[in-house]
Amino acid sequence: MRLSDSIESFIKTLLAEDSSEVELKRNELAEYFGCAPSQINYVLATRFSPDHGYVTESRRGGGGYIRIVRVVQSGSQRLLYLVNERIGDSLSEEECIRILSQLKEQGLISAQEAPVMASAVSAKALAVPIPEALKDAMRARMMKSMLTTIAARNGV
Amino acid sequence: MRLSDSIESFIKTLLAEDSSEVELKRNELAEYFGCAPSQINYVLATRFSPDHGYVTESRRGGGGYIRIVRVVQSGSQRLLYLVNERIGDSLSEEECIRILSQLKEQGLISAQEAPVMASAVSAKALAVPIPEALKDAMRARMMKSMLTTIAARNGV
DNA sequence: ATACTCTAATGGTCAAAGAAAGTCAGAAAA
DNA sequence: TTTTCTGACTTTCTTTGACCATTAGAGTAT
Repeated sequence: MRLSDSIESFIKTLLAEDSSEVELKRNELAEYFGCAPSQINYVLATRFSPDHGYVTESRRGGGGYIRIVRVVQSGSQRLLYLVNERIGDSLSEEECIRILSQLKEQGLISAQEAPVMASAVSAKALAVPIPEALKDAMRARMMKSMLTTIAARNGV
Repeated sequence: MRLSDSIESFIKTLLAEDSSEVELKRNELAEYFGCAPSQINYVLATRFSPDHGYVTESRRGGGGYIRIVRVVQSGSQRLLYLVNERIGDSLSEEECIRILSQLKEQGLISAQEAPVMASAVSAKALAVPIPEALKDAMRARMMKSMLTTIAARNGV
């Protein structure tokens, strides 16, 4: 795996845990990954730009830091973020359910839609004799497809 | 946490308790924080300047002291202070941004206005072949003009 | 008592050192 | 060729220390 990608996913893990904001030390992070500090700037520039839905602030000097904030998005933007960033190639039924219930809570999908979508990716619906791994891959694709449709319906 | 930040929040705690005014001994405070006395001056200069809404008076010699007073101003008064006292004949883009972000934080301009104003004075907006010094002069005039407009809209 | 001087106790200034982060051109890798 | 990575150099913010300025009060001379 490319170094930049490792750093990117490391930061995204932090962002997933710690709400939508992380603060980190450029030098520490560089040391952790055994790379040049400026590598961190490269990752920020290529993966955490406003185009990617993030803003960064930083401070130099003693006690300096870099703060990365995931930008507040419209509902559709958030759906597309999930499609493009959060959902990878594979999702378990449990993960699907968790995502759907979050979305329902946030009002991004309706109380009618949520259970429909959940049933689409349920083990029951996918009860055909293929490996589990394939089912999870299908679930990811189904979720992306459904969410993209909803985002488009609501306009970006 | 940065030493300066610790001292800043210590003083702000005192200010919150004791009305809007504190009196302290530079040397005692420095001793308490185990730092050079001049560090206190640094904190005053960078966090308790008139720009930040404070004025300080002090006295040397036996029984000397430093008094910090939080200035109460209406929003419009503060804007006019900026126009008449703080903003001179010239402002860099960075200074503009700093001022605007402070004003946004203080609720004197809205989160919608701030980026609009920032973009007006941005290097991108002013990308014409004239000397930098002239652009900075324009920025100062633009900022004064915009802030005066907002102050007038909100009433003094 | 008054005025003057000396001194200890304060606070102020500024330049230099230290501690991060940013930039950018070019090397390396894909 | 494009993307990734590095290193030298730059900029910004913090902290310190040496030296300067001011003040109250004690001591002293008139």
